[in-house]
Amino acid sequence: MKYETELTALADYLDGMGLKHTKQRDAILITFLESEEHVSAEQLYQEVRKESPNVGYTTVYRTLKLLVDAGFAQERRFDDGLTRYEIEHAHHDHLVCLKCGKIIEFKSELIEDTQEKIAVEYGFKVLRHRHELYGHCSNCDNPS
Amino acid sequence: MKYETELTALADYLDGMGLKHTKQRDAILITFLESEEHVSAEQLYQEVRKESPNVGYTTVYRTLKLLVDAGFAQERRFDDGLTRYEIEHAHHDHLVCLKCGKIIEFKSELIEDTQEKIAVEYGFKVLRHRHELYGHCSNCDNPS
DNA sequence: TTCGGTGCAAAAGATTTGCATATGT
DNA sequence: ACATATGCAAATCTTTTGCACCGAA
Repeated sequence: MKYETELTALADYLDGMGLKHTKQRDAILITFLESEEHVSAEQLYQEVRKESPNVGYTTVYRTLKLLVDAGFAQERRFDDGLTRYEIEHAHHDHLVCLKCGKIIEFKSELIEDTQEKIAVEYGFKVLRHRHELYGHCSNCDNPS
Repeated sequence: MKYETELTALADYLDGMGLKHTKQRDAILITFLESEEHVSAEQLYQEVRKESPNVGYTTVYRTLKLLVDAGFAQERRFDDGLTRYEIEHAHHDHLVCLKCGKIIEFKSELIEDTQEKIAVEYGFKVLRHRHELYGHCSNCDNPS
């Protein structure tokens, strides 16, 4: 069965926390896993409804929070005012195209190391960070 | 007169754009210049009203956008869901304390250079970026 | 049977917009 | 005079919450 590993992990998490295992939570997790990265609650809601029209808006929001707490997903806020969720397979940052909305991931050890040094300098303990470069991607930068 | 330079610059901008020069716009600009960095529209509204109780919420929002367009201010969105405005005297990034909300500015040439190289690699033209480190500042990291 | 979960609708918080009025040019 | 700006209230948009009902353990 597809996503067996993830579904089991969710079941374990719920169990460990004394929470309940519901169809909705499974459906939302599966849809989330099948979605493109960086889904918004709205998009996810639309997707879930295709398979399970009985899932409510509220449950999507609540489950998304649960998935974040459980470590399945991370929240991201880009500059368009809504929250998006992604599975961070490995840590990375983002390049965001302001014209077409394309999101590219990048990662740099050098930057990570440097920011850690800066934090230490200020006596700061970094728990998470965000680093986004906004501009135009190669497609959008060639005006026709 | 205090802020003469800035007020003149605003007047010139308005003039050049065929826009009007109003008391409200001056009042908001002055208050903005007097505010701590990273003001939200709400905070600015409260401040302006102390001097000019006749300024409306809407005008604050609209003028803030105008100041951004004119290059007097920049918008920032941290992870608390509201938009803040600042005067970026020189480019910098931020360290944000998740406990007390303290915001420290930092700047690293090394990081700037590296991110530029990454962008080039992806054929990306960077117009702006944000780089924020979230964690605990030295005060908050020493639990009492 | 007992709690936590769900879904609706309503609330909430931030920002935007419609519109009649006021004001700069 | 004319066009833009203002300010109120209402609308919007995203996310959260109250509450009665439902369903997993």
